[in-house]
Amino acid sequence: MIIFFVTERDAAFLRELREIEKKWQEKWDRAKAFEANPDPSRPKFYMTVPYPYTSGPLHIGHGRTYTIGDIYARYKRMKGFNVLWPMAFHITGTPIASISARIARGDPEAISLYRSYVRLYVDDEREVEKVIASFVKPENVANFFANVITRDFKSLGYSIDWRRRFTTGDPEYNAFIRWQFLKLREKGFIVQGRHPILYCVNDENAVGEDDIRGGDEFKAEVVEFVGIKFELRDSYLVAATLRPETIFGVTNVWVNPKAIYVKAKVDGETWIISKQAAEKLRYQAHKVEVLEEFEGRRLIGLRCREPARNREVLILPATFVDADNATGVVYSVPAHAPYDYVALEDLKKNEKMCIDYGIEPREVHLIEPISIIRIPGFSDYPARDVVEKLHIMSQEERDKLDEATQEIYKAEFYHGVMKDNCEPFSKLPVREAKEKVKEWLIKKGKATIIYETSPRPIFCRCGGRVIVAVLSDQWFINYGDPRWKELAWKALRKMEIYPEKYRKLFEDTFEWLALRPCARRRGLGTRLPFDERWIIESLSDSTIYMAFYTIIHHIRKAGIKAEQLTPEFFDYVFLGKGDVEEVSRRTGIPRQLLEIMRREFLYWYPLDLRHTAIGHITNHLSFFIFHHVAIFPEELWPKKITLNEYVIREGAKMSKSKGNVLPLVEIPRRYSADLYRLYITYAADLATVVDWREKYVLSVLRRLESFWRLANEIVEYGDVKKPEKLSLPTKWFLSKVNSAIIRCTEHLENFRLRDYVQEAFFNFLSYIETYRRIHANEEERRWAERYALERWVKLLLPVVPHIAEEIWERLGNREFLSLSKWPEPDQELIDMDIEMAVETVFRTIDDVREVVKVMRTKPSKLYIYVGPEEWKYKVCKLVQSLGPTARISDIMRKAMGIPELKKHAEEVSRLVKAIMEGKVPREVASRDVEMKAFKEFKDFIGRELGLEVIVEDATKPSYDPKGRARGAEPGRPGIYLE
RNA sequence: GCGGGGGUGCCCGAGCCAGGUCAAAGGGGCGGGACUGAGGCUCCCGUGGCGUAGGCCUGCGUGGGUUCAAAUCCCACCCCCCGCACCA
Repeated sequence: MIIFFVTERDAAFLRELREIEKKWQEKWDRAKAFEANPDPSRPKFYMTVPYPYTSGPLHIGHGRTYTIGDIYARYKRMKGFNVLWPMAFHITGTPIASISARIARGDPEAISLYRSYVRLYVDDEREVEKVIASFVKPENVANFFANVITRDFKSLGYSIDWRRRFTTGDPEYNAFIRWQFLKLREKGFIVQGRHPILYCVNDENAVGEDDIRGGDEFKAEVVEFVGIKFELRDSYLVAATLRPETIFGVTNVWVNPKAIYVKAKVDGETWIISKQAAEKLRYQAHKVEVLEEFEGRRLIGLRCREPARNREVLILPATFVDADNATGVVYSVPAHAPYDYVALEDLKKNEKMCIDYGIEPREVHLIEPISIIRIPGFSDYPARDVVEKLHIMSQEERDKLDEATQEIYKAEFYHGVMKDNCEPFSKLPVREAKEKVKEWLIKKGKATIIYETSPRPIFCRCGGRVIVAVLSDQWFINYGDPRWKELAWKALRKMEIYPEKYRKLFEDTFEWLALRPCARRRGLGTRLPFDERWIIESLSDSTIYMAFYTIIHHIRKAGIKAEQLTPEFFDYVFLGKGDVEEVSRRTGIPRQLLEIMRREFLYWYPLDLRHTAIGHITNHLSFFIFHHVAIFPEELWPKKITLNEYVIREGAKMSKSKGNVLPLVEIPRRYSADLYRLYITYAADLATVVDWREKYVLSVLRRLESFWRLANEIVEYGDVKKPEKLSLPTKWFLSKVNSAIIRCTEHLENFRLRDYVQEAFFNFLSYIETYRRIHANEEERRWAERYALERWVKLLLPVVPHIAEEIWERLGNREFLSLSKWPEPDQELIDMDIEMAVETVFRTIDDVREVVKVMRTKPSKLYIYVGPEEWKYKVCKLVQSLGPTARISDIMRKAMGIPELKKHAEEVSRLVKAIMEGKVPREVASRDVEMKAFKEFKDFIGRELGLEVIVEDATKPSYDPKGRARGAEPGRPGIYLE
């Protein structure tokens, strides 16, 4: 499955890399290098990345997020911060419980999938089977994957403090979550109410996506119908609709003559609905008692009374009516519903059928569609328009009818307006009328909400039918509480978000966030403290757990029992509430330890950074902010969120069904941790999807190999004495090295990791390669390269920590590079004049190439006229100093104020224009440096171009047959070829 | 549909917020050259079109507009991707 073609040399390098990686991981581990403890003498930096869910192996997409986190953690550490980066595991919710149940049940699909997962980590087949057998217990699934993911993270070189590891199923964590929910309830943010859910009648329980047969291929949804009550003698015939506003256009009611209907007592009223509907309604918080059963045909020909206008309408037969859908009764709006229109036409054409059912054909013919919605682009009868357009001949043409229904539904919903016959809803857009008519009918007692699944039918993996049930006592978190929202907004406004463009999504989420069910009746997790039947749902139990990391290692070390972790305990440690003596006495936890925990919490909090994938914005990250502001005082609110996009592979989304998921565990085995880290950061910036392409990965590997070779070569030099005098190329190189340090630091400070990697690795590599090309003096070069390498490995440590540590060690260092200081630039070695002069040399070489290309004859000599008169340089500096927005007129005015320039007014104006047009570079070196650069680079230029080079002073050329010296400008010397 | 993001050269991907130095960084691919016994390694050069001197023309989804100047700002349109709640 891995297609990674490498040469023997690449393979050897990869093997070497992997060995180096293992070596350093073990060293870091042994030295507990990344365990962080409070240290008031140092600034702290507390960051987290969400704990992974342990239902299976992670893939390279997850790895991207954690790698980015690690790069930043490592950078901050080198910048002198006391960095805490902990990790834990999430086991809450239904998926793990569900997979465990499936394995216990012997579901072959689940077993084979998990076998393949386990095989990623376990070689021995017998061992694999043992592990699978253990999976009948959900906690074994969770523990297995928590353990292997821990190993994965270590083998990618993540600098995590592992002492603080826990899972959300641990009793200590449960205690923490219960405390949190008590707090939320105290504040009035928890409410109870009715809520529809997907429900398996066999398991008698709620089902999630992974419990549904085929649930990964389609999206199961709850659809809300409005059941409208048509009076039929002493009962109501309840017709279900998705479009209650069309009640004004009803002409008749349809029932399926062959289906079984019942008369039933429902909440004290007598309803006529399909037999299946009566069954389902029992689950929707209705009291249902079936009185009698009968065939649908018994209803046909009867008349009932619609509730909007009190008109009498006929009950007619239709085969398209599905007794298993909602109530099994539908009302007919032939003007606007294609099914109704076609069914009515069918019946009009079939007098015999009418007679069979005891209906006067004349009466059917008298039924005319009633137009109630005006919509541009359609006639009064949109249903007829579409039916004719699609040439639908009968109600049996379901596909076409569905398409037609869709088309009209959309058009009317978004563009339709209620006509005058719909008082009091006339002139309302359909979109609004729909809701208002529904409310109106419900208020009159003539309608009720009925839920149905979509698609239908849906089955549970256990085989049972999945229907919609209504829970009447569902617990919700009320994010809509205005007091709460106000605080959350305040936190959001103060928070840094990078990339900033995602802020809008947070704002929109905050806008619509309202009631959210927060507990379920099944799955793993923490029981609601005030209603033990419920288990707190997984997104609701992972909002402020960053606080828990700050103390869990103390709890474990001191052997404190979960029972001791009472609400008073958390109140004291996290909120500073209560008397410590009292808390100590009641919990049995020593006072001193309580104080240590309180101090440690306050040392790390607030959270400085949360990094994760953008998918979390609309739920987890928003809840994270909400819960923080609900529980903690403002000074402990989180400060910054950073986000990254996903990873695809060879241009395609990774998915189980495609079988193209690249598990994270394969990375350190088949590639290399450093290679992965480098590629995943370099391939795209945070806001862009990364494409894992073998070919590109390979090219990055080759660059890494170049670095490795080069670095080892430099290591071999040993200590080199600093030369007395530095040549220009070396000065250029040292300037580049030091300005690169500044650029890397800036990029990292701004979280531009791709730019950082580009500069620290790729550009740096090319500086050194270029330096080698332009330089000749061996001793001096060696010294400069070693100087560079000592800084370079530091710049590289965050992204490729293993190889950087290795080189660092080979350079003779004993301490961990990971714990060393980020390099400071040697400001005095930065010389922009020299950088620009060398830039000019390279640009000139390019120019010469271009000229040679268009020449007919092959030249052998190149004359370069460098350094026009001094005043021209003054003009360039002037333009540069005025900035990129300056206008020509302003520049000229300024220039004319300088006597030396005023003398050359006309030429100055020409030069300024040339600069503005980009023909002369804006940023140039001084005349002196430029001159020196060309003299010193003369041989290099000659070698590059294969020409004899003569460098002349542009102000006094000794040979200039074409007068090119006069055309020389700063940063753009004149050239002449012959 | 609603909400969000995006369309850049053969491909990937920077630039766009803060308009000019952008024919547009960096990779990849392709072509040429060097090295080599050989190379699938490494290095150099080229890669929109035209051009006997560093230039000109076209060009950053499409069509308009603002500006001395637009890949970058504004408007309209077309296309693609993501989220829409009990799945973590």
